[in-house]
Amino acid sequence: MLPRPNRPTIRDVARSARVSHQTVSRVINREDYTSAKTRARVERAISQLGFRPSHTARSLARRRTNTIGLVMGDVANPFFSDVVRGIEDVLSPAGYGLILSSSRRDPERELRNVKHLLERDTDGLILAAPQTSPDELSRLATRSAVPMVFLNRTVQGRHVAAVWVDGQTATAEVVAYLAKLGHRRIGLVVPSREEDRAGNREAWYGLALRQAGLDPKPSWILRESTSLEGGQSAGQRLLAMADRPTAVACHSDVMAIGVLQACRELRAAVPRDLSIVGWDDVPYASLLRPALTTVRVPRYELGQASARRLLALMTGAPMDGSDEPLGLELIRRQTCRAPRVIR
Amino acid sequence: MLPRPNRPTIRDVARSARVSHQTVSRVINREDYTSAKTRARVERAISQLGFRPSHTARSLARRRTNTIGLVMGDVANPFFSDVVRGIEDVLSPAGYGLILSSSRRDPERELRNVKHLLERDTDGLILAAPQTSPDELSRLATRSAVPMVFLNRTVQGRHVAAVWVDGQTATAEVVAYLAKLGHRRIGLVVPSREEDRAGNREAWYGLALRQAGLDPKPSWILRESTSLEGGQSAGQRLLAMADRPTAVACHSDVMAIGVLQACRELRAAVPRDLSIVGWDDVPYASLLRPALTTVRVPRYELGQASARRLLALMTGAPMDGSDEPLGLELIRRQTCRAPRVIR
DNA sequence: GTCCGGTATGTGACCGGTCACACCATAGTG
DNA sequence: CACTATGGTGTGACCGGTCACATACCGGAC
Repeated sequence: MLPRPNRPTIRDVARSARVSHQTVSRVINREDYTSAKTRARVERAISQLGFRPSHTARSLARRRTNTIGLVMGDVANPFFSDVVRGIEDVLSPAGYGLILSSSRRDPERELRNVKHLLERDTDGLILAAPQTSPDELSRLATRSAVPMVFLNRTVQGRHVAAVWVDGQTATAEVVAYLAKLGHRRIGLVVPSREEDRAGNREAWYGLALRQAGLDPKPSWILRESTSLEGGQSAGQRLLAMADRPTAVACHSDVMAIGVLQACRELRAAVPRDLSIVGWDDVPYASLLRPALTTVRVPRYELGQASARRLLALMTGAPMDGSDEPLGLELIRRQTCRAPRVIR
Repeated sequence: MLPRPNRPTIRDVARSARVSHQTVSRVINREDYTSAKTRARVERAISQLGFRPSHTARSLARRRTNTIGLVMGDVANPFFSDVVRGIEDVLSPAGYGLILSSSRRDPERELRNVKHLLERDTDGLILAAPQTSPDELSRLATRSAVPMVFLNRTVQGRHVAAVWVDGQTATAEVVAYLAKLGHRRIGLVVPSREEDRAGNREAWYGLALRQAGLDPKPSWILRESTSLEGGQSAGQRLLAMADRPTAVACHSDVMAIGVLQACRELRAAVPRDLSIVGWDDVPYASLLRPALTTVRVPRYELGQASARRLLALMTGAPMDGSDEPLGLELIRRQTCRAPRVIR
């Protein structure tokens, strides 16, 4: 490693200003009880030597690093990158640095990253969409006693809070919207069982259908991988059905776009022959033609909320998981309309 | 701030294993000269107490933090988020943490962030697409003696290197491609002068046209803001021209998509009536219909390269700015074809 | 004049590791 | 048998700040 010239320390400044190192410390921390004259002398010495306090030494002495760790799936994924932006926008003005780590949605890597961040003495942790089992995380959190906030995952524990999103209400809204347009046969495109442990969406969908006075039909639930190709394949299967749905709600925008592609290939017009609803509102959903009707997930706001929650936790706020979930919004664009054949 | 229970220290382990703290240090750093017996005893004590060395204390003593700082425009921008991913994929296996900071492309904020990261004793810095003047940055770099790598910006200095992309060659390739398809009237959509200080693209375009035996025509250079709306407005102006170009090269995919929208509105068929080339290859360029022909910028690879360059710099590698630029690739999709009216 | 209280500053330990070096076995060498 | 090389371990200082406390000075009250 390259040897680096030593920066001036607090004692160098003290010598130059002819005061004790403690006085310098007082000046840089803007405490009271320093005479204007001394302070001026110290400040002159500081700028003369180009002194900057060492964050590392300060962290060791104060026993806090002013650093927050973030564990997430993958920065390049629009979901996470918007979350990161929200987190940073809250943390940075509060004087906190953000250390990143990607788990690639691999539970093992995730756990390693968490442990690594704990070693780094981060003052708090945000786990976005964690894959590790809640129990394991909860144990880790309580043992290390480092405040943690979970995104879209509820966990029990003294130093733990969660920030999440109200998927159930939004699903009901989507179904109600389609029903109001006149749809009676509404399908669902969801991830295969391996990719989605929870499977909440499916339960919400059934509930929503019944609320709208409709019956869920098992064959209208299409399970595919959560990719463009998965959506495409779901679309193909759907269009080949004899009594096919006139509308589909999709697990994600990417899958919805896959369905859209399948329609294009098989010459089915959207929304005339099939109405499609996505989920996420990815940045380009509005750029597509037809522009995608979808549910907007407040990614940026989720990031902000989790950062704020963490800051609160760190100052000793109560950590019951009783926070209100953030709302989702149905964005009506061009992929939905009344079904062609009524009845 | 919440008081946190003290973690066991190296001396606690030493006491429990009945050795000196130095021996514990030797064990955790896997140095030689420790008998198997002692090592086993120490390791037992470590796992028994759940000891993890404090990164902060280690940083202070070793005078290196194993942390790299990154200053960039905005995580949520696909360009930067892909870069971050590349950086992280190199840094993380090498044992380095990454601290993020967004400048929002504001030179002042950028400079503040750089200074803040320097205070944090980062072992190196990566500045992605910096806005601050090269001189200022160069001065900062040499004064702090912290290795730095610049993305897409060349800077002089002892501890400085740069990683960039060969825009000129790619521009030539784009123009040559269009010319080969039969286009003689090729336009350019670029940012307004305020938004683009350098204006390289325009110079390259002129050069490329002459190389292809064509004459640049000033009225075919359309300056607009770098947004969807800017592109749209450029498209409208272009389609209204009497002797309009049969093809346009755009400064970015977003602007190209704006042009595409304008064509849709004004019922000009793409690529029949107008060929369009973008720049970036944003993730959804291939999802549009027609899919966008564009120049792929190796964002992920840029991130990787800058991280590798930085690691090399930190171990004392030479820092001349003589690295090869990364290549750009023309991705042929659906927005280009031969012009309808030859001649 | 003494005592008191508040302001202003200094002293030394401490945070939790690493570093340089001293020390002590034991084995090999002349 | 003394002398040295080498493996294995311990000692205390140090990294650059902060913390707890001691101290010095000053003016006002008794």
